[in-house]
Amino acid sequence: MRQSQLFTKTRKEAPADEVAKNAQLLIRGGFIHKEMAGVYSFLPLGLRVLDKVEDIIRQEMNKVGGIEMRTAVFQSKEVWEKTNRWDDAVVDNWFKTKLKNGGEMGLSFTNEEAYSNILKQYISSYKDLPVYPYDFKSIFRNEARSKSGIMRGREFYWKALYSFSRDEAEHAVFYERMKTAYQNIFNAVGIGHRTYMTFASGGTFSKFSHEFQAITDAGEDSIHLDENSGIAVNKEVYNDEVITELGLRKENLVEKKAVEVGNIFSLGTKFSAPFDLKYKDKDGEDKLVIMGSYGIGLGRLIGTIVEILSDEKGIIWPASVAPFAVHLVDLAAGDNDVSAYAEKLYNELTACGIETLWDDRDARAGEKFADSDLIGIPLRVVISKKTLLEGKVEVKMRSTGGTTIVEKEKVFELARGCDTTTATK
RNA sequence: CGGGGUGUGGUGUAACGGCUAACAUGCCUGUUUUGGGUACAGGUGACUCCGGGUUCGAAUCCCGGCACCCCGACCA
Repeated sequence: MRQSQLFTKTRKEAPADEVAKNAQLLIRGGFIHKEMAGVYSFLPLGLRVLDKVEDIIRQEMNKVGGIEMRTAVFQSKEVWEKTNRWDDAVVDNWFKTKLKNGGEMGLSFTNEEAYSNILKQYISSYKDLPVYPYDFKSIFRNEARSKSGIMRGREFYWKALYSFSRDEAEHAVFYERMKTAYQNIFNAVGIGHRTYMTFASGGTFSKFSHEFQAITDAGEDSIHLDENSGIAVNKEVYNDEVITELGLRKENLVEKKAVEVGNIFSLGTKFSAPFDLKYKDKDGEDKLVIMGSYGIGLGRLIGTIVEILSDEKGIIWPASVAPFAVHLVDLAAGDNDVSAYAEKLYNELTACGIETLWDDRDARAGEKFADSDLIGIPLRVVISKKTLLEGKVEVKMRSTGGTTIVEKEKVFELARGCDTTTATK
């Protein structure tokens, strides 16, 4: 798209009320707008990133047999009473509201109840299992304190998948596949090299759950990491017994700050029991469904990418989630030949399916370069009087910095090259 | 929810209880410049978060509220 049509503008300074780097850069670049504490709107550039991340997750979920749907934002008091989680003494950070007729409802808090309730209508035989529904949706939590920019909000957008399996063995197989799927996702969005599967507290039905922790000082969690094996233990379950059980050696573990960008959880019959979610097995016997939950907060993930992949000039988006593949910067300054050339290249790139942001604004070179660095599109292509004279174009990778003069055709090659993920473990 | 802090043009900041609330940036005009936020000139833009109080006089002091940030607690 033409940058002149983008209503957002970059800012030199971050608002005083944002301390977190992720929010500072995302606001300065015009990706997000703060509505109130813990609540952010996604602006055009931000939505493009969000959509990219969503699509990466969707592909991985579909690969393991996930089936996408969309549960309602309003949640039923009656359904939640089955697990006793409507009670304010049990869950104290609900957003609840009243109906005109006096009834109560809640705003999406989490989805175990909704899925259990829905699937109960459709699961009756072992032939109906396993099944792996998921959705992307906004979640609302009345957190006592939101913090860290978009890392911990009161409204956030997530992906949640729930697995419904016949027995523990079947569940275990799927659970392992999800571990791989999650690592694929974090590799694909460019933080795989910093993200470690971490043993965390498991709840009623399993000793451990698994978190995916991305190492960054902006993190809220502390983990003990064995860098050789790539295995980590959350501080909350860290003790001698656990270390031994996991085959780790205390002297190899280093404590790191990290952000939980995803987690997977074995639920056993915790939800199927209260919902009486059963199926008939081959012998005609009733059995409770074995469940698991698998979540990723997309805003938090984007915030983590920004925390990890940025420098003093701005964001350095991995190509896989960048709002555009190419930032076409023309330094026409009123020179019609230059702008005509830029427009032609813009049209060619667009026709090739290469997403291009064309900075066609009448602004000075310095301002355009500063904006380009801040917004962080992977490949910058500069068209100017100088490059026109040479019959070539100038390119710069945001991640590496140096500029080179290349033939125009090379841009298409480089932009395609951007499609492969560079940062993997 | 406990503790601490901060609210001033769109944004970032300044202003002893005392002149018409200042500076930078942004935005608009003009000239200039044209490869790293160009320079100059002119202009625009603020019930100083809200409500009350003290005072001859309040952005400034006091009380109440609200909002935001940080630490902690919490975090399926």
